[in-house]
Amino acid sequence: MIVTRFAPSPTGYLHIGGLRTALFSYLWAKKSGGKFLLRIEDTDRSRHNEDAVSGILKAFEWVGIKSDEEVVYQSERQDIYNKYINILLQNGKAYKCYMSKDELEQLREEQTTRKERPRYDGRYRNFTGTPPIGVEPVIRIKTPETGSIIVRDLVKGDVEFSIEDNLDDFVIARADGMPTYNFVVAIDDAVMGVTDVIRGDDHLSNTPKQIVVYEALGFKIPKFYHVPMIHNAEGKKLSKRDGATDVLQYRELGYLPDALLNFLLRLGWSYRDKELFSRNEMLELFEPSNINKSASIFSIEKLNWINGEKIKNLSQDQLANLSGIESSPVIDLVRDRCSTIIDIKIESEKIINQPEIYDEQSLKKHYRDDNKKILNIFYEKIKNNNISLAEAFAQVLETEKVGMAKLAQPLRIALVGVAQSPSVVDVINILGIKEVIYRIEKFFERIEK
RNA sequence: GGCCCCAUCGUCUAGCGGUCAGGAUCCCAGGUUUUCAUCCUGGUUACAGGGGUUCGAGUCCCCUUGGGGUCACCA
Repeated sequence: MIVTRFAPSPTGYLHIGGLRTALFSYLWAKKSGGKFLLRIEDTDRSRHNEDAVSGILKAFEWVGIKSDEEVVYQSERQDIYNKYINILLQNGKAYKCYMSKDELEQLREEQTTRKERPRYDGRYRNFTGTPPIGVEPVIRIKTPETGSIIVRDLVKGDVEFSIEDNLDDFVIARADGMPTYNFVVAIDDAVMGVTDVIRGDDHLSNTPKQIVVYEALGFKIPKFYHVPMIHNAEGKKLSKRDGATDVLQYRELGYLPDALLNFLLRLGWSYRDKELFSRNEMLELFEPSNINKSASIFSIEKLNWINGEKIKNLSQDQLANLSGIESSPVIDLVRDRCSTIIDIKIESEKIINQPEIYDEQSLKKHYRDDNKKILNIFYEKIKNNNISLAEAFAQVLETEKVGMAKLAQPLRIALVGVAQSPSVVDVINILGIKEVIYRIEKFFERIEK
């Protein structure tokens, strides 16, 4: 059984890039009946931020991804970490290091001036004397001294890290006893039974350290998939400056979870020429072997298109619900020209509500003397005669010998305030003759002032 | 700077030695629609550069260049 996990650190909201790795992890586990787990990485107590945690969970709820087990909090697992630290201490695979922070810093400086790579020199690795007084030791793990560690990554291929160039006896527990990141990640993944680790490739260079921990404890090494980053238009890491990176912002902007997920799925992954995926198709077709090796740039254009496509699949009631307006045929009239839920709302309300103001540009272009005259003839016709709107429309065009635009455009402005809306015939039919008369009267009234 | 990763249209990508280098998006043009952000049709645009290997290279190897990531008692 495949077990995957997503392990955010609760420093803020759920990031769009995080959602993508979570999605990959989720799909990969669920497609084969496995488990997807959620773990909050808060070993650093100052990072334990309740608001951030609930924000992250809320985001997952919105997109419909949920953990198959209770959410794991690292801050509650101190006992587990201690247990493994003690095991390592007892079997001599880890040791107490009494080097002070100052000493360490000094060592690093010296190494740097010698143009060496700053690394711990292993001075307490085989220490048997009496420890210095007044120094709370950290716990360091014994890393192999020579050779290299190969990360068998299923996205990038085998990546070799020479110990000489990359590793030292790194700290697994701080002086205050709190374990460090690379240690707890390995412990948790092993203890939680995670078989496949899918994460951002910014973690690739951490992986050898985690492998050191796995091997020291005799844990089975999981499969690793390091997925490339998502960049902004400048090719840099996505940051707040780049607009919406918080998953929940996309809800405010009128995007559907299905669209966001579909978009993210196709960023760094592909299935031949297929662009649109239903939830079931995602599950069926996702394979990590199709994950790309190179970073991709986040660009909103395709998301807009996908969102528009997904909107086409929703019912009138669903759209009404999402956009917070009353369900009515207006929605169906308007939906094809909308790419977000916000558009649905705006376009619908344009028709539902009587216009308060009339768009300058539209007036300038479509409300000249002859238009005025034509609109007025139309108005008189429907006001005094017992005639259908469609008939009145046709008659005016016929008797005045004008193209439809001459009547339709000013009429549209009178009805919805601008020269852009669905077919004016559809609009008048939906509004009904009384409302049409009323809106034209209002229009004349206001415009002549 | 050391180490590591990456490199096909503007963007997302297909391609796994022999293709007119395909699709999507964006953009542009034409058509339909009285308007239009819809719809239909068509179009422009790419293998970073240089060496190899091979009968043949976007595909394999090397170098250069460019970009990114990472180097903590942060995660």
